[in-house]
Amino acid sequence: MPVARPETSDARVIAHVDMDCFYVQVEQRKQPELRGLPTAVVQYNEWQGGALIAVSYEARSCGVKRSMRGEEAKAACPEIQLVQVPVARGKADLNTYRSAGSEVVSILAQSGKCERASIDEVYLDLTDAAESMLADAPPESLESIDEEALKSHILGMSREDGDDFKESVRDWICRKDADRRDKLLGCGIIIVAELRKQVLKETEFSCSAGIAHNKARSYLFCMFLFPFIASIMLAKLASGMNKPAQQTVVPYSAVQELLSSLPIKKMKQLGGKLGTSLQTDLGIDTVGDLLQFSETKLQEHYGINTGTWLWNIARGISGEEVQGRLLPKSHGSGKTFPGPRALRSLSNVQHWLNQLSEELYERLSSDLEQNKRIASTLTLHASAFISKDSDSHKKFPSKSCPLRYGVTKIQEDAFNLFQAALREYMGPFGTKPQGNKKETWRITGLSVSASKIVDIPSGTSSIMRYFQGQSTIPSSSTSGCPQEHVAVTPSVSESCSEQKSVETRASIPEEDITITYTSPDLDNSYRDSDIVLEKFPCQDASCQSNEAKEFPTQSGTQTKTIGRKINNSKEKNRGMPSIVDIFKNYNASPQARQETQEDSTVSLTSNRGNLSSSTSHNSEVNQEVEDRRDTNWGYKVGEIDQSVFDELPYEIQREFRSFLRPNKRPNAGKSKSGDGSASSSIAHYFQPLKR
DNA sequence: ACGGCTGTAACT
DNA sequence: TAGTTACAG
Repeated sequence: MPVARPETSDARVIAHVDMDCFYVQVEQRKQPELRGLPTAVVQYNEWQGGALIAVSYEARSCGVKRSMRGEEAKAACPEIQLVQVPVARGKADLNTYRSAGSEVVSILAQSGKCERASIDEVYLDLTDAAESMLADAPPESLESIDEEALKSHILGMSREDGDDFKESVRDWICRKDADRRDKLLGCGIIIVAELRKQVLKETEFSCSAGIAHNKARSYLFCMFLFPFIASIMLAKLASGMNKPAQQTVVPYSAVQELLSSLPIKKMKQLGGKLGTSLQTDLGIDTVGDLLQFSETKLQEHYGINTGTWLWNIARGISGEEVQGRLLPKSHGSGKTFPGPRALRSLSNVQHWLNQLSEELYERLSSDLEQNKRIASTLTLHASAFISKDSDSHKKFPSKSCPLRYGVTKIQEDAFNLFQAALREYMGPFGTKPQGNKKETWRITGLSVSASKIVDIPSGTSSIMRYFQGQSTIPSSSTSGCPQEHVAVTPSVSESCSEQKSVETRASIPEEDITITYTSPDLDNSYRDSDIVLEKFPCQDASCQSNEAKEFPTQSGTQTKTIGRKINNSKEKNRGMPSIVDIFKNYNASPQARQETQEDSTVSLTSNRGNLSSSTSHNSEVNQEVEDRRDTNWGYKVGEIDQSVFDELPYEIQREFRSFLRPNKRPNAGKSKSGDGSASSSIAHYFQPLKR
């Protein structure tokens, strides 16, 4: 039954933390003598001094900009220090930055729901922490306010004299007659200042932050309605307003004005074509300009979903929440081969795919080791053109297949995927570069990525005991591979002159882990069967066979290898659960835990010191939040009938629509679809809370 | 024919 | 689902 949410749930406190010129800071920590000097991180030094990917603030003040070449930077700022990004396997290696980012996340994750937005950005939902603080130790009760907090920028607050400035910040934070939302924001200021200091102390990295809140607009049905002020966007906006090493707050009272004059392209998601279209097609230059357009009008131009979304963000409304996700959902390794460096032979492509696959596998291995997660899909992307003009700009298709753990497996599969895609790409041309025709392919970019990463049930499960390196199911020699004749035959390998390094990889032993399940009856549901993961050293010749095999399990009961085949369309659902299915089932049962703060219990390890930390203690707190939300829902949204909806006051109906965007309604082009598309139930308007 | 390398999400 | 496209840092 609908119950008004307690007041404490109305306003939330969201922070966006953004590391200052992060790669530069990482390099400066490694080489402290660079601190304070104009510095830039550059990759691929050979051509025009390489490309800048991060620029220190000292260098920026000399006019150095990202996406200058190294030589330009030298010209603009002769004393600039250029540091090269590490190179491994012939390509840029961002791992040091990744793990430096993890150091930061592991600190920030301790104070609330935390989302790793990118390698150097984090969102925090500090609502709980702010509420506790307000209840237990409100700012006005404190003897002194942190200096760092007093340096905050508060939008809408005049800051005239430098002297009185901190005083007025203090007053704002401690104001007794403040709105509850502002009080919470005041707590947020103090918490974020503290966090930033902690990050600095423990990692030596400085960062900037934006703090904003949201507010439930509907008090009536707020138990299932959360029309939020777009705090995530606002927090992000704010974090960029004062850099480096500063924090900015957006009180509710400042939102309107901030948005009204905000250039439309500064809004997240509007920095690209959509933003341009708003400008040129509708003459919209600021977010404020958007207000003049009706929802219907926007839907006519941009489709039902985007139109509604635009209408909402113009009013500061967004359903976005901080996701409790600390780990990436995919890993990828790629490289471009621009212009004259484009790859023109299969063996060269194979060489690079081998390099990329190695790196990918290395990262998959540490993900497995550190986070007990496995990826289940391997995808190959490439970009290409065809020499001698013709149809030069055709898209090179992406291809994916089940991911088999093991370097050589990934290398093999990646190469097979490539060849399958190449055939498709070339079509009538044929794939032979040696052919008489001059039309032949050139590869300008390659990447391999791993996705659909799922947790391995840890704890009581014995699975991890068997896990050391990799798992795989030998692929079928015939039907499985997209390019049968080429798939695993030694001749292809030998024909590649550049791939020697593959076999010299040392650190991770090449073994197979085969996932098997024991079941007396193969047609039974596998859910209840005993899942066993076994490893088979690859030295065993049987592993190198191309045929799916059966292995005995420890228990000796009948087992079946879970065979997965590349591009296998027909056999997929023939009683053979994929590893993903198994783990998904396993994970789903106790609690839907996939996107919850539970993720934070993984250890984030860094390459520097022992900063790996577990935040399980506070996952309970957050779990509580999740539970409250879930149980507050109280009933299945699908059970809400349209008639109930129709009886609501129009304003409320509108709020329903505006927040619960008519999601997943088929985007019938850009035409204004008839209306609710004959949805018989209000459920149509709901999206599950967590996607 | 240069911005390189990642990563997420929505759409179809 | 698999593949494409947009967006962002």
